[in-house]
Amino acid sequence: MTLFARFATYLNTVLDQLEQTGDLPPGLDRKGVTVEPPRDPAHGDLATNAAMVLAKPAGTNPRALSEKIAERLRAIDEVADVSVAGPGFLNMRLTDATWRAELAAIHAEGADYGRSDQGQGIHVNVEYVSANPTGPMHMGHCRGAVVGDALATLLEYAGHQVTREYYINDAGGQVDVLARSAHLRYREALGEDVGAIPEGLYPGDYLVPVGQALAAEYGDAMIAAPESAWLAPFRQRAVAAMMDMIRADLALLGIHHDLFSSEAALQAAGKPEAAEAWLREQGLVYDGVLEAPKGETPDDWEPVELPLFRSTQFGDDQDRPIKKSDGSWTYFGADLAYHYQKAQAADQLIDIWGADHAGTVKRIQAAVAALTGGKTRFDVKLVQMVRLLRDGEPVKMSKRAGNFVTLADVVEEVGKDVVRFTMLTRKADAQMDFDFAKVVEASKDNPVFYVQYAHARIASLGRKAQEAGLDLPMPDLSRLGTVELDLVKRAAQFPRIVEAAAHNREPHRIAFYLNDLAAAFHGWWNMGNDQPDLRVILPNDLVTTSARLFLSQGIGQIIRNGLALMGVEALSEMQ
RNA sequence: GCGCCCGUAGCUCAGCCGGAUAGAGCACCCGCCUUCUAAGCGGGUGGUCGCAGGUUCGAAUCCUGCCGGGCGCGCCA
Repeated sequence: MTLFARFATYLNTVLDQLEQTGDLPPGLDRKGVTVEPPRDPAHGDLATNAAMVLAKPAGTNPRALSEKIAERLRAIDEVADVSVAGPGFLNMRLTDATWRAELAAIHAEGADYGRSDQGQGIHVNVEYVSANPTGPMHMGHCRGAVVGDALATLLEYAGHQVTREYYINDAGGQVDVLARSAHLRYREALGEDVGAIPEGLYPGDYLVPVGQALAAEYGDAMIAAPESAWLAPFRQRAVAAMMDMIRADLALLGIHHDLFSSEAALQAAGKPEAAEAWLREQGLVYDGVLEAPKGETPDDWEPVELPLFRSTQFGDDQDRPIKKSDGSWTYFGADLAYHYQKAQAADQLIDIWGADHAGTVKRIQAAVAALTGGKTRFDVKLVQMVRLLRDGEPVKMSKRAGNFVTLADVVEEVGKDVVRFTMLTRKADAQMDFDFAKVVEASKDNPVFYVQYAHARIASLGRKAQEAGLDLPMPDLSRLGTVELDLVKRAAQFPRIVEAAAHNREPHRIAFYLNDLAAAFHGWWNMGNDQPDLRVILPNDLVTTSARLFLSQGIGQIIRNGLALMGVEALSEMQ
């Protein structure tokens, strides 16, 4: 149990006692009652709004009630002082012993300090990346990949059971284009001069080896054969090759999915038909004609009767077709069945999408609400685009010209950990710049560096102590003064940050917290510049040295735990 | 025309389930540091939280309406 949960329990006990003595009427709703650190540390270590929330329903005034609560809180061993402030806040200051014990807990729990059971084993499916299997991963995919992966790790740490899933869009028109592009490379591999890659096909030379493999497998049998003979097998093989490439790219970022689901397999299994039949029974799919699109009406627009999903009933502004006029499934039609499949295997769903898909959020949420009777929580997290900057200038990318910046290139240039950390230094729905120079800059402006540097400093302290051959006694934490305990208090926030980040599905909060913690540590360290007696290693005072090393290592532990959630390795030294 | 996201200091951004004088970094100003624990340190100036209502004991946070910016809006994926 975290320190904060413990005090929430204490407060509940106090409120129970006040009910027994008749100071509070029984059965008051305590939902709005919180126990948390006040924003301003000068107000104390913990504050509760209990008196303000409960005074009105209890028919008393906040000040009177707060005095009664304060009296009983003061009786708690771990509480040093309670004061009533402002409109009725109860501010608690905890004893130094409580904070020293918390530092000991950080050491005792190690990598598990911060782990939470708030998820109660709920099974969450996080679907992320799901890039089309038509080429290597490029930087456009990167942020969603990192955010999704970090979120999955975070949810696990916060007590959820997590499935990391990748949806392979291997049934649409773009994989046919891929197959045709592969066929061209196949002919090329057999010696034909294919010239420039025609418009409309994928030009990237990553398809060259695919063509070679196809040549090895089929010989020249498919050169003159009609498309109908080779399209399906070529598509299947090309997609498999692309997925191998994508998996390898993801591995460079340390990302590994538990489950790869194929849209083609889903369709082959008849899942969309099953979903359609069920929805028709519910009156949620009907045959109808769409209105012409608003704004610019395309020249080739003509009204056609299609099976439509009644997404307007769930807040969408238009009903959406699930099949095309040629009878094949729309992306949405298949996606709807896919989400139904996911919802059957998990309690909650999360999709990580690029912001360019924002327009389709409502319809899929409507579909999931319809298919699960509104029982399955389903969040779509939109991840904004990243602008790449080199020398202060935006890097131009053109998919058509095939000169997009690949994820592999960027990872090679700046490293996995820099990419991952940087992607988490903004909340997901805010645009971000990725400046090749700035992300590797060794300065305090760069959180990637600043946090790692704090960890490296801590590691170097351990090495220094060892090199000096100091015979250190068991740490006596009473040697830690106010300044040091402030650092402990900050470190002790970690479990709260984890729970808040998981609850809000916002992994970036971990990055911001670590930057704050690192700043506090650097500040403490720097005090040793002016006042040598505040340094960690004091050869003439091994008792204090031992206590301060213990503190430093506790901070190091928190940094490691936080970085682990982000999928970033902690460095022991800066090179 | 409609939908989604965003609007917090000059700039880039935090702000936890509504909480007490709204925070950080950069920039700017003033000191310090010239060797110690390299990749500096301390302090300061700076904000009608886009605007207007509403809910509440209490709003940057929730609701409504405007204004401004970005993205999206066929049976594409």
